[in-house]
Amino acid sequence: MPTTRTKAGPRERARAAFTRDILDISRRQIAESGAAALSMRAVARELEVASSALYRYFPSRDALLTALIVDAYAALADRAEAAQAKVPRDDHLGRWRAICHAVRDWAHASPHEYALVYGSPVPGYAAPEETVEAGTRLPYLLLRVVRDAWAAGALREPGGEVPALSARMAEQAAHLAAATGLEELPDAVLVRSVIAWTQVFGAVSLELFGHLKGGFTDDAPFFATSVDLMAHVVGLDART
Amino acid sequence: MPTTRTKAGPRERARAAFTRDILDISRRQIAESGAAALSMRAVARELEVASSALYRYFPSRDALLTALIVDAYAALADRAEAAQAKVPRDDHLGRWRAICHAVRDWAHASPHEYALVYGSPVPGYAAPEETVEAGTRLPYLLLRVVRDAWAAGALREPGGEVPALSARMAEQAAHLAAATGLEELPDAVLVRSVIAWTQVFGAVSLELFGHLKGGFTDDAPFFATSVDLMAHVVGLDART
DNA sequence: TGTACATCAGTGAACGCGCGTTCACTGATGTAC
DNA sequence: TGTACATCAGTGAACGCGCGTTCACTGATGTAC
Repeated sequence: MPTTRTKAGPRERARAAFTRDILDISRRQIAESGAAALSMRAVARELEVASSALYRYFPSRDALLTALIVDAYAALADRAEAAQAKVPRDDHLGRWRAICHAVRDWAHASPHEYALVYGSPVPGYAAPEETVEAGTRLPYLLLRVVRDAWAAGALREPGGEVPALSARMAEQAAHLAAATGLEELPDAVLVRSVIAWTQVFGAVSLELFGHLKGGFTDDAPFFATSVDLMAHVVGLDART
Repeated sequence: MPTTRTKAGPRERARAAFTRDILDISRRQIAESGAAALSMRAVARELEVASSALYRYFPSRDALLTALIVDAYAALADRAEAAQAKVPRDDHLGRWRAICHAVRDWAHASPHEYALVYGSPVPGYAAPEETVEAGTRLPYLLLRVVRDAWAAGALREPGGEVPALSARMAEQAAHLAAATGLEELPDAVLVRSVIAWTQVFGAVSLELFGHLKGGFTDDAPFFATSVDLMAHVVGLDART
């Protein structure tokens, strides 16, 4: 007598399957020609469906883009988490490395998806809050490694030589620490962790978008070197 | 009797002026709607000219884009050079800072032009060699500061704690040093300078493309902190 | 269990738009004798 | 200095294309009694 809401009926299953198909084909098209070229009509064509049919699933192209962006963030974070999970929890440097290299690997595997989220915004598309939230998972992964290392006493203390934080910077760092539940971390460590995060994405973006061409002949060792250097700057290389 | 090639005739002057107009309006349109939306027809419309007229000046949209990219690189490098010139030559940290902040300032002043050169590639556009070359001026500015500091003995020696370069990395660093005429620089310093360069662009790109939103409430002090930290990592804060 | 009705999925034609590029052309500006 | 010719700038119409989104519609799938 109660309507079976628990087990999805065939209609709901069909709907879910078609939604997945749309996303898969969109991803494939983005992988081929980039996000700006994504078009409802092209997706419909490949699905052998009238273009108007897509509007039963996504109310507009922007909505489709949003779903793709959120998915891309999730895929990246999943990958980084999986890579990290292969390393012992107390090997903090190892976890840091695993996450950073996962970012680069994923970017190489899906360059257009990387560009979709970390490149210049798609013209005419206004990112809703939703996507901003989805993007926070990855930096939090990195911050958690640093937090764990700090909690385990495995982090070098902020060195005395390093320039001290300005008052304004320290104040903002305290804010961020409170907002993320990382109050125990020294401000300087938190700030340096975020700086390291920006370096990772700078290296990956510059490489992917062709700005490292004139530099080293192979970008992999350079990236590895930069990851280790930034880990050192954060204080992560003090072995347990 | 010799044709006046030195002084440009009125026709050549008109041609140069119109070319400049096309570029200016293109830049304005890019500033408003981004590079992907740049269209020959829209530019022609604003110039009150038949769209076919533009083809006397640029053989294709791609050619126009290339010119804009080269100009953007030049504008950025000019600005960085000018900023650097205001600082005494032997104030190496000051020069480093001036260049880095010039990058961020320019990016904020012309976000779409920044995206044009450092964001994801414009769909359907294949960057010719020309543009790659134009992009090298800025990193060389930074490397020259480090070289000068080193030559003046004002650079901290690579610290002992810092992870040593892998063999593969050292080899490639030597290559790059030779190619850029910076053989005197220690490999480790060169590599760390390039890493610092990637950090600058990572910070600017993430900020500009909205990925720092959840972090600090004001991005300026954070950027300043990161510039100083990376300068320290390179060894630039040993006062003269 | 069977029937009447409501919901939903997908269709196909249409609206209105903008794009890059080509081409034969008309005048105006420069050049050579 | 004046004339004949070549070069160049800009026109406007056209080709062929793709796009996002709407809307009235036909069937099929589900729901309530």
